[in-house]
Amino acid sequence: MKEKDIEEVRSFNRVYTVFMGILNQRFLQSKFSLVETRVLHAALHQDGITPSEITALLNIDKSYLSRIITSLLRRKVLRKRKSADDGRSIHLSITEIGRREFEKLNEASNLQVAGLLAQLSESDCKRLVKNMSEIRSILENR
Amino acid sequence: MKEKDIEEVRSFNRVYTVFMGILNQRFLQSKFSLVETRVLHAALHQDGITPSEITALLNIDKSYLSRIITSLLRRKVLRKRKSADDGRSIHLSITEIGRREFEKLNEASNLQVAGLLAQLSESDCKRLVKNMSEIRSILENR
DNA sequence: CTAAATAGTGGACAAAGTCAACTAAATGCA
DNA sequence: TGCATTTAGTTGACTTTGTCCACTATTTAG
Repeated sequence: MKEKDIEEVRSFNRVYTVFMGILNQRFLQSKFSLVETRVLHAALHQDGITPSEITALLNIDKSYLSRIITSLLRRKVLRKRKSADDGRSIHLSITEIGRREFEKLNEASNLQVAGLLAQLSESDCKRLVKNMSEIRSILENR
Repeated sequence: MKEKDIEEVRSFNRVYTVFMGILNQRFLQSKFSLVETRVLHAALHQDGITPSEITALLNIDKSYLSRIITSLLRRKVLRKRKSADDGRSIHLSITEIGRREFEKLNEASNLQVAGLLAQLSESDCKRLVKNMSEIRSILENR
């Protein structure tokens, strides 16, 4: 039983990563890489988030994240301030420019997903979304 | 309605890519990258597959694939022969070494997925897998 | 007060991925 | 048939991503 489950998860991964174009990162040709958009998303939705919180959230290497943040700061989409309660740390916020860029990104990403969903019938689309939302709730409440 | 659907798909992506560790490619420290494993998988399950079939299957750049194939040939996990019916093309097969490597990879990957599933209750796991299998069938029969 | 742990940075690479140009073979069609 | 187009795959020349490790500055624990 467990064997079958594992097989199914892996088959799902194979199909899903191709469907979503995760294998070729440039599919959505944006100014931002996938990980960069996740960092922006985090800063937008958790204003003042610290790099170490982001590494925990996204499960990526801290030096890699440090470079990403440097680049996002240089591009003026993120802003940092030093932490009052921990002198080693910083707090990140999205800037007005970042907000606008993120909005553009959102629209492009919405279009891309809309294109994928357009390949499905109305009822399949409904089922797809229902299943995704169940999976997400399972994973979020684990 | 459609807006909501798109939002859900994108939320799902965020949660799922983190859960599966897709953001940090080295999570499973294997000799093979994610894309390389997909190429091996393709050669194993569709013996004699051509590079152009693989680019269509995985939706990746042909020059990138060409380098990947060169590397897999060098590492003796793939074998090629020239096509009889199209002189420009080649057919790929997995070698005995490749088969063994793939088997190891499989076990490592199974362990990783087992570790993820172990975080869930029995019933959540069942539901997760059920939902994935539905999604997969929707995507495969589109 | 000192040792150990933690937050973030930076050097030095290695690996991944992209883009355009190129060769050779196959195909289309006048 | 014969020449223009397409198509399959390769290669050069990069750019971008991602990793490992050492290092500084704080903070925390004992």
